[in-house]
Amino acid sequence: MTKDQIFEFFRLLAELNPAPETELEFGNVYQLLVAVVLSAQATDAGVNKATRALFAKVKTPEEMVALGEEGLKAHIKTIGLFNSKAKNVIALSEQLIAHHGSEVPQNRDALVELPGVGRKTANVVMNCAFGAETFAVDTHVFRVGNRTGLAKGKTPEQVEAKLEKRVPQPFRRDAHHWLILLGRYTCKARSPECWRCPEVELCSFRKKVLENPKKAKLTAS
DNA sequence: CTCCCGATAT
DNA sequence: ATATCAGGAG
Repeated sequence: MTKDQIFEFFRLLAELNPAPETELEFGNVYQLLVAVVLSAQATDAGVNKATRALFAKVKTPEEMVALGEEGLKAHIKTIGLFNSKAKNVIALSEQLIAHHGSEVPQNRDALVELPGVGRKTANVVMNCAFGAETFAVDTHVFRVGNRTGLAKGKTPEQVEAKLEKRVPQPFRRDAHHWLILLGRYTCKARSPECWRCPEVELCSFRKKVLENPKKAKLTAS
């Protein structure tokens, strides 16, 4: 995509959804952090279903530690990978209490030190909680970046680096949200609905879909 | 690289 | 039946 095409792409996405937000539900920054950790390889809807009851009771790291690992597991049994997530959330909460005054640190390096928090989760928290212009590359952003040609790469880090270079203002703050929503509801992994995509010009994946709707895979050549 | 791992869509 | 879902740790 050329610079002009990229600008027009985001201009249209912004027009369709002027104020995109995460679909994860939370009442404070700590709950946001927990929700994002729980959302690995799970749907936002599934996470919200579990955290609704959890977050009504637990609003602080102290309350999470008091609930305990087994108590937490009881709340998140319906979420995949719940054993390792429960262990990480308890350990993460203990670490916040011990080293960060029970607050969520406001820089990526400190966030990544927390158990269960990788670069993607840290980027989400920095953006959604603190307004940083980070580009969290999850499965959707990775797929959309590669399909459209906006940001191709073999790893999430490579895609993030290209987004960092190519996404212009005033779209940098919300760019990753638009790409996630596009990936979740339009540029879907299984049955993409290309006719709804603003990127109508020369997306190589769309061409492939039009030529052979059944055989189009993750990336176009 | 493998393992973790339930709910949902296809 | 199986692919996919706001990945991260060992």
